[in-house]
This record gives sequence, structure tokens and C-alpha cells, in this order.
Amino acid sequence: MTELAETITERRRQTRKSIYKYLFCAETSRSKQEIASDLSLSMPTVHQNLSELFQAGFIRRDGMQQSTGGRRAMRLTIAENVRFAVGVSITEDRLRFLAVNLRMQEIAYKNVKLDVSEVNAIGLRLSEELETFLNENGLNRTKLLGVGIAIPAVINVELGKIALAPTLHLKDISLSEITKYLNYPFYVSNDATSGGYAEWYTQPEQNRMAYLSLEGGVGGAVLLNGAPYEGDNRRSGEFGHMCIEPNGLICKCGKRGCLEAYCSASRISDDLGITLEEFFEGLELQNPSYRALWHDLLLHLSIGINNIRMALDCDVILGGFLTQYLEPYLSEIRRIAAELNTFDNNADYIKLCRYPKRASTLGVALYFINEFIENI
Amino acid sequence: MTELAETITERRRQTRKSIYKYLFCAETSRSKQEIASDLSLSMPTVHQNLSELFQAGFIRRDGMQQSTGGRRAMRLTIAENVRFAVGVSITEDRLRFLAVNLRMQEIAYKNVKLDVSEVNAIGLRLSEELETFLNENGLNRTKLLGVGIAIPAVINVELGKIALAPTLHLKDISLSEITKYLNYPFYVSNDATSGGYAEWYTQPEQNRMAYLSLEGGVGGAVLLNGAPYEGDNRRSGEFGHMCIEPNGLICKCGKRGCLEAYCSASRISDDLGITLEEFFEGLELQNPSYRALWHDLLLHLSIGINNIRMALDCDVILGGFLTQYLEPYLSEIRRIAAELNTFDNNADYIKLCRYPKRASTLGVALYFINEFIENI
DNA sequence: GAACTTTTATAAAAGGACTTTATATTTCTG
DNA sequence: CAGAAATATAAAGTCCTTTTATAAAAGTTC
Repeated sequence: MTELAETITERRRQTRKSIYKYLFCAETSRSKQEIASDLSLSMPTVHQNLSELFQAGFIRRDGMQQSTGGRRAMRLTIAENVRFAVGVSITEDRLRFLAVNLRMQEIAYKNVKLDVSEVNAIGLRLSEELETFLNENGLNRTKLLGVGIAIPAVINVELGKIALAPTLHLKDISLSEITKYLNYPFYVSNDATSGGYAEWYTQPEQNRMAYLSLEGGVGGAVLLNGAPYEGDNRRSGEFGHMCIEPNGLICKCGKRGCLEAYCSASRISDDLGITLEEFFEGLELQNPSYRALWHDLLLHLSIGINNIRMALDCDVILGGFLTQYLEPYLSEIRRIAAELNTFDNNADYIKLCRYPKRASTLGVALYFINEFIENI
Repeated sequence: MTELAETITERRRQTRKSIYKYLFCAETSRSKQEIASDLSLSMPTVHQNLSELFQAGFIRRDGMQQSTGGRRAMRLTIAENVRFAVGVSITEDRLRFLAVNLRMQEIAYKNVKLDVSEVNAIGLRLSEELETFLNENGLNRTKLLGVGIAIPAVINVELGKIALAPTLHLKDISLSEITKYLNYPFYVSNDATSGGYAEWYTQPEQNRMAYLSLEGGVGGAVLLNGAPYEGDNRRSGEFGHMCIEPNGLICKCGKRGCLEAYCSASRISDDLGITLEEFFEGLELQNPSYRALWHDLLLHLSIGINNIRMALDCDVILGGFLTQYLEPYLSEIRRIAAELNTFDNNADYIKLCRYPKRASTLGVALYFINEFIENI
């Protein structure tokens, strides 16, 4: 794998990047003329930059175009397999590994059960399982861009530690406990933030959006002005701890009335002592206590969504594993939210996510894909 | 006033703009070498661009620097008076006019009382008073960049109308009713949005911030990732209609439990039938019913602020005319907010604005200043 | 199927904007 | 007052892009 020449001015690098990015974002392969025309560049400029990218192995030919009355154009696309990234998600009982190529396509996936006790030695276990995962799938380590790790935890970046992870029963743990056994570039991020990033990044039009993650905890992410928005402490989008019922239910965080106390999946499983499957089966059968809980949950969820809408005036995407079950109730959520809304007549801005299960794992791998593109 | 040559490539325009912007943002005048060094440009490039800007009248000499051992450097700064912008704020009982130069300094101000009945013919009145304002202050119309108009109203941009303006007792009025008599470029914006823009734009470091405006109504603005964030319908930052108390107090918007119902200045004046001055005098004297209301207001204000913090993880700036009275209570607000907060130990992120009175008028004028700079 | 048109691909020359180098100008220092 | 140091400007050079020219490939026409 040859590398691109580095003795180049910033301007040229930008032009080259814009060409690569264009091919990366394009759904299908493109011809040189399409690139030149869409990027408002001259043919020779496109030609030269493509030659470099081609020589470095970052783009490849993809057949010839049908003639439109003259010489047939060569179709070009990115070489999707010259690099890959791995995302790992850590939850209470599982490690999930996902490897994706530069087209963000899955090239391997694995799901490892954990004992509760193992959380304390998670770093070593993660590293070992990662090596197994790479070996089992014959993945070439020299092509590995990096390993992203998604955790259901509030991360304090400055201090390099986990400030709070109620679902993992962790607090004030150093991040290096998790990462010190890794021999690859790594990046640690909150699971909801990663999930929102994945949903947003894989949209054809990277619109602004607020992502509300409904899992054991409730979190989220904010993607605005064409970029993820992190905030002062990479703690934006913590919608779960907005107070929507003063003196309301007590939350795992110790405060009262948090959105999370009302809308997390744990509220269902812990309060009733049943699984989500059992709950939604019972709900279908009109179990009255299930219905009461569900109605209260949807009401407070709608309040939370409406508050996000008031602040950000953008689509609100519902994500997290609870979302798998929400499709039949979406119209009800929209109805309640619309009633609460001062400005909108409907709540079509509420949408369900595309990856209720693997969003955070994907998102944290995308961090490296994106970095690769930005530095090409 | 000569204009800059227009037959220029985009690249050169960017360089020229970066130089002008550098002088615009600098607190004091600068030398050529300072510009070259801070912008990583060579001296000849700086020299050439400055020559053009100088010839066009957009920058001026500002004396000579003390020598540091050789030829004295010429100090340069922007010509602040070659253009100006006017901001108008419309409220129930007043029109306020503010003219500012390119340094955002006030060059004229006027405050006109309105009869309640006049709201319906506001367009004509505004235009007439504007002409008077320009005449009285001898302002040169050829230098006028445009007239910004701030209204306490939700504006529907697509339909070009005021969707809702409870404090003005207006609904579904076309914007052209207000602007059709104006012979200048104009721009209409929500007052809280403009206020936030002014607070943000005049900060030396344009950090991210959420602006919460406390006036007769409660609104706000969101300024993130180095730019104002507008949202899908230019309706972001409508914090006043976040629900923070389900089934709580009824709001002017018709819903229940809105932040505005709890924290607007109208709550004080309407509920008690007194002015704000009277209220805060009575509060100092420990009037018990005043204290009860005030405590409830601060509690709900803190809930609202905390919710904004959870979503955006950035400074929350309190603005609007109620803010004039808040200084003695800031520590209490911070204390309550810190108690509500899951992550932060203190609430130093809550800050008071710099312009409790003229922020919206200034902000809407800044729209044109900013446009001028961006297109130089 | 030869000649022509159309489209794609590449090479050579030219132009724009910046930097480097050189030189002039001004001011300070000994 | 000569030399050093800093600022200001001019001339030459470099990089990257575009324009122009030309080659190559495929369809169209007679």
C-alpha cells in the first residue's frame, strides 16, 4: 500500500480531499467529468489528483460507462477495503465487536457474553477478545485504522476517566483501565453520542438532528450546523437528565423527575420485573397495569421530545434498543407531542432510528473512518 | 467612496476578507507585520491587499507605532464610519431605534412611545419615525447598510408572516405589513434571537452559548459551533415553551407548564399588578407573598436553565430586561441549578448578559454589519 | 467503411496568487 | 555619523489551477 506524497501545500490537500470525499459520499461510482463538473474544477486538476489517489490505492476503476455519443467514460469509486475500523460496545453483560470498511459496510461482527464480575477487569478481556475477533475473521491489522469503544457512561475527558456509569455500576474509573492493553489507536465515547453520530453520519443528507437514545439509561446526541456538537465537556445531549417533573420519580443519578426516570427501558424491566418482550406482549393483550405504565412513559417521553424540539427546532430521532418496539406507538407519541407544541400542528419531526441495535458500535467505528477521510 | 475591484478570484477574496476580518475583530489597531504573522501570510500579500482596502476607503491609518529598534510601523484599523446599520425594536408600547457603526458603536438612539391602537398601522409609523431618526441625526442614507427589525414574535419565514405575537396581540399578520414602507434593505427577526446574537457577536471569543431571554415573554437563542443556530424554521431557542411542570400554570400560548408561564416578567407584573421596580423594592423589604412568588420563579428558572445545560453543555446567558434585577440573586440561581445537576458540582456556567436593555435592537443591526464583512 | 461528429483523456502553455529573495527606507544605537 | 535593526516595497520564483490544444475512443452519416 503506497502512501500519498506528503510534500504538498494545504491548498492542494484540500482539493484532493474534496475529490476523495465526493467519491466517498457518492452512492455510485462517478466519471471524471462528473467530478469536475460537480466540484467546479477543471478536468486536468481532477485528472492529476485522481492519478495520485489511484497510485496510492485509495480509488479504483469500476467499469466503463455506456457511451452517450463518444468515447466511454471510466467509472471511479473509492477502494473500500484498503482500511477498516472496529467499534466495540461495552454493556453490563456483553461486548459487541463490529468491523466496517470505508463504505461503512459490516465486514465482521461478534457478540461476547460477560459475567457481571468481569466489569472490573474489562480492559484485559476486551483486548483478548479483540485479538480473537481479528484472528477469526482474518482481518489485516495493518489496515486497522483504530478501535472505538462505546460505553454507557459519562466520560470526563480532561481527567481521562469515567465520571459516572450507573448501568455498569462504575464510578470514577480511569479510562486507561479499559484502554491500556490495546495496541491500536483508540477512541472512547458515550454510547448515545456514538449512536446519534452513526444515525447522522449515514444519512445521505447530513441534516441537523437531535438523537434521543432510549436504553437502560436515556441519553442522546446533538448534530447541528453540519457537525456533531459536543459542548464544553463532551456532555451535550444528556437529555435523560432534563427535569420534566419537579419532585417526580427518583432517578439512578440521585435527582428527581429526570426524563430517564420516566422513559428508560429499565423503568419497564425493573418496575415490573419482566423482560421487554414480555412487557410488549402483555401490552398487546391490554394488561391494565402495563397500559398505565406505558401511557405515563409515552406522556413523559413526549414532553421530553417536545422540550428538545423547542430548544433545537430540528428532527428528533428516537434511538436505542427500546426503539425496536416503538413503531406501533409512533403515531400516539406524535399525537401527544403535537398537543404539547406551541408552534407545530403536527409532530412529523419525530422519527425512528435506522439502527436500534448497533448504532453506538457503528458510530464509534465511524470516528476513525471520518478521521481517515479528513486526513487523506 | 470607491468600491473594491470585483474581477477577482474566490481565493483572493477570501484572503482579503480574512485581513479585513482580522482588523475588525482586533481590539486595537495593528501593524502590517502583526497581520502577516498572525494570519500566516507573507508581507507582500498583506501589503497588496491592504493597498486595495485602503484605496477603497475601508481601512485607515491610526498613527505610528513606537519604534522597537528600527523604522516605526504604521498602525492600521478599519474605517468604522464608512457604513452604518440601524436596528429597530418593536414592543407593545415603544419603537426603539439604534444606529451603530462598523465597530458596533452607538452613533444614535431614539425611543418613541406608541399608543396601543397603533400596532395595527405599525409599518407606516415605523417608516416615518425612521426617516425622522435619520434626519435628526444627520445620518447619510447612502452609508446605510440596512434596517433590522426585532419583534417579540414567532416568525414564519416561509409564509413571510408573524405566526404568533402574544405580547403585541398579533397573530397571522403578514410581515410585509411592517416592511412595505421601507426603502432600505431590511431583515426581521425574533427579539430574543437577536438579543442572543448581539451578546454572542460582541464577545471577544465567540464561544458557544445558550441565551435565555427573560422579558414579557421568555425566549432565547442558540449559538454553537461558531455560528448562530437557527433550526428548521428559525424557531430554535424557544426555551419559553419547554414544559417544566406538567399540568402546571397556564401559559399565554394556551399550553400548561411552560417555562414562560413561570419565569416571564409578566408573571410578576400581571399576577401582582405592580411594576418590576415596586416588586423588587418589596422583595428587599421581605414582603412574604413577593418572596413566595420569587422563590417559585427562581426554582422553575433553575429547572429550565438546568435542562438547557443538559441538552447543550455550554454557558447559559440570562438576558432580557428582567436580568437588570437578577444580579443579587445570581448566586441563589446557581445554587439551585447546581443541586438539580447530575454532572456539574457548581453552576458557574450561568452568566448574566451585558446588554439587558438594547440587546435585541443591537443584534438585528449586527445582521447587516456581519453581512457587510462577509461580502467585503 | 471512410469521414465526420461527439465525448473522454491527457499534455502543454498560461495565469493568478502567494512566497522568497532582494532592496529601499526609516529609526535607533554606540 | 556609521552600522544595525526594523519596516516597506519591488522583483523573481513557485505552486496550483485553468485555458487551450491535441490525442484517443466511440457513435453517426452517407
